[in-house]
Amino acid sequence: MHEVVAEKLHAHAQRLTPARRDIVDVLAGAAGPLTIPEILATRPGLAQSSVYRNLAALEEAGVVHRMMTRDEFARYELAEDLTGHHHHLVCSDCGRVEDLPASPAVERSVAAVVEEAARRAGFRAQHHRLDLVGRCARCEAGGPA
Amino acid sequence: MHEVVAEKLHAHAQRLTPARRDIVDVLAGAAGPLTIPEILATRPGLAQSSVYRNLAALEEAGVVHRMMTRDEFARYELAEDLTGHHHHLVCSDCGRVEDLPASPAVERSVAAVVEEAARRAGFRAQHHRLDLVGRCARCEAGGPA
DNA sequence: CTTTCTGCAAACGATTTGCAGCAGC
DNA sequence: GCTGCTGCAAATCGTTTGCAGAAAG
Repeated sequence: MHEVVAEKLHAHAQRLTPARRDIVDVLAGAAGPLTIPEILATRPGLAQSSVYRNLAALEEAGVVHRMMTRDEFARYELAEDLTGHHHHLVCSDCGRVEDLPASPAVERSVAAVVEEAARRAGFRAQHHRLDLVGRCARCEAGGPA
Repeated sequence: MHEVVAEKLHAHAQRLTPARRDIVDVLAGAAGPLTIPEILATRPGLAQSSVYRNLAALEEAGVVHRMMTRDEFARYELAEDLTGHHHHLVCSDCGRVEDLPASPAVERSVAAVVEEAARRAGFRAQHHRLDLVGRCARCEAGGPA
């Protein structure tokens, strides 16, 4: 895993430093995309600006992916060529995001939509995003708020 | 259309003012979600803060929906009970977002995924989002860099 | 009339950036 | 040893908010 990351970084004239290794490890161990405060909390020694800068570098190298949810913080996850394609469960109550393995049936029907988009709008799709928005088990049970 | 909007606003102790009517009209006439600068450009007389406040009010009343894309501005569109369910074509090059009608095949397979999410993770999905990310016809033709 | 809206300008907060010193390779 | 990384603190910029007057109902 770290070898792939190192390669991707080197291809963009970037180095694999301990801080970056740490960030990749934190993301790899998470059950879903994390916010910067969440990442910072696991590595108290790191400067906030370094985390922002490292995530930007990792994103440019195609190692991580930035996703914006409705709440105030950006969330980061490993790129899909490292984790595999998946969907998201987004809790509209607490904002937490959890991964969900991709479903072959969805992938098949989405492929047909991609083809129609190309035909109808000349749109060349590279990938897609499917998020289910609702309440997670914890909030459903009367958790946060 | 404006009657439905007025009802939704009144249900939240909010009024239907000319500014709000304008915003709804701009969104209704757009081919996809718009940014605040885009909305402001069509109504030069409006204060920026009023647009922000009105969109917040309209969102709380369930008239519009706020979506965050990767770029710097939030985008707004009419709620799906006014426009119908649809997907998005997101251009990774110029950032523009275009609507795409929902596909019955996708809806069917997503429904199965929703059911599995409920079973596996206790997640109660309320709705979903499907975005195709790629290059729009204009950028594909060599448009905006 | 009362409550909500509006414009203006100042405040807020997540993210970015300048700088000086340290570290990868 | 050159280049790129790091921490710190200050700047940036989309967005929010306080205030006083206008408007909706």
